[in-house]
Amino acid sequence: MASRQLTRPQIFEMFSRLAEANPAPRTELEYGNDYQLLVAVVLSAQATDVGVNKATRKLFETVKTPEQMVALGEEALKQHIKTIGLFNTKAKNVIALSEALVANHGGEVPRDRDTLTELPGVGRKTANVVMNTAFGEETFAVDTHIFRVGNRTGLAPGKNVLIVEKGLEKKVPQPFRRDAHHWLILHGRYVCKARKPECWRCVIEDICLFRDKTPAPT
DNA sequence: CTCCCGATAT
DNA sequence: ATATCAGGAG
Repeated sequence: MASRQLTRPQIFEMFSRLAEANPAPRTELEYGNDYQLLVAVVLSAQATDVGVNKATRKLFETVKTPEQMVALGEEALKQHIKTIGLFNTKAKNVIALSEALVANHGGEVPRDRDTLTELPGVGRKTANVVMNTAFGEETFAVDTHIFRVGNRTGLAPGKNVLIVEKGLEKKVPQPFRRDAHHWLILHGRYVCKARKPECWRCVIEDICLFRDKTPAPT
């Protein structure tokens, strides 16, 4: 049985308010080109954007292409990203991914979700981020924040990320589809937080179906 | 399902 | 001390 969900007018109002509060939302990952964006997103799994940026700031000064990443090598890459969780598998994946880009894609980032997903360390969520942020597609990258916000608010409930993604595709209206996933992620990160949601300063508190509204601190 | 895994907030 | 962080692969 489907849990309670927001109505279509409520959803339009929800994004209207989020858009008013942040007219030009943007990823907080730092990057200089499509390839660096792809690498940053792979590194960001189960890690904070702040932590990833701290490591990539120096890495991306010298590594701007997959060729340069392959030349750097796995062990040197590990030294750059050792402060990020899961750094062993991430280093291996980034090198393998870079080798695949050089060997099969002319060193360019593919503009196709299925092709992106074939790359080592790139799953559906990472591919959706790249499609949206690099290529402007109306994709919904359901990460931990969007999964939580989608379920709490009643915007797009679902027991796994694919169900939530399909719900968003069906329910998010124009003109909000392009930037919806950015608004949701930022809302989840700074207001609708996992541990201590700050409902007292939430702009959609009256619409949201989340029951345990946190009282404002005294 | 488990494993991967450091930094930070609580 | 534990939960969480722009997940993916075996």
